[in-house]
Amino acid sequence: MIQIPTQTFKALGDPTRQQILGLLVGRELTIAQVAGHFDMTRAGVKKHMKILEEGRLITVTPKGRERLNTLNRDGFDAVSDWVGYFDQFWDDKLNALKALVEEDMK
Amino acid sequence: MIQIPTQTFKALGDPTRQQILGLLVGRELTIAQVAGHFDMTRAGVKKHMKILEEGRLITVTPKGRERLNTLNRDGFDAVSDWVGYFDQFWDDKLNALKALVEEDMK
DNA sequence: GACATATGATACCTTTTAGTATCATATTGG
DNA sequence: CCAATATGATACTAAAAGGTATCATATGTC
Repeated sequence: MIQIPTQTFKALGDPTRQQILGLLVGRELTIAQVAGHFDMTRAGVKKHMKILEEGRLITVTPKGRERLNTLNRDGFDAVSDWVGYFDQFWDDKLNALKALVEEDMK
Repeated sequence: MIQIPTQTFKALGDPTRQQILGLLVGRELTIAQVAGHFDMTRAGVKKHMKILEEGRLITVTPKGRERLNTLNRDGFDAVSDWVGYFDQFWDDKLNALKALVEEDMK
């Protein structure tokens, strides 16, 4: 069986958090910098960051009085694995359908 | 850019709905049958089914007075595409790192 | 037609969640 | 040391989500 990354999916099911991930592609930002892109208080953004971190979609690295936020591959890999499990199911179904068709053509 | 399947992720971010998807692997079930697996009213399950349908994770086929629920590949593919976009980013990062290391070895 | 069954829809309650306001803590620079 | 900055934490409010109860509608069966 496969591990279901429910917390990761939960973190992804919010447009604001999706946008935050987009901001972090290819660069590391502080919470204040992220908050600068939104019409929202820093505290509000901070909550989203916590949820993203719990979903293993970002990691936080302390650097002096700042905390640098970067994308974390773990959460993305978990989603990839999960969807891969179902990919196998689709393949099986296609194979079953194909076998049925071939059986029918005999 | 890529289309972000927020509704799909939202649908996936709930353990009950995850279980429902598991029940539907390889078979089609009515809402009543799905509800039989949970300590929950049929109306409650019905709500989850609606959210799963909105996330394009299931499709509903009327059959007489029944409605057969089956997995819908669309939502799964959307997740796959989305995670694929980030896969490309990881690859780019690895390539950049590799280039850096090789540069360093000169 | 009458009745049982499978579902849809609505109102309602309770719990989470998104967001703000506010205060406390830690670090940098003069 | 003191002030500015970057963040963490808590309490609080409003809206959304999970869930139940209840009634209405459609279909199959006798």
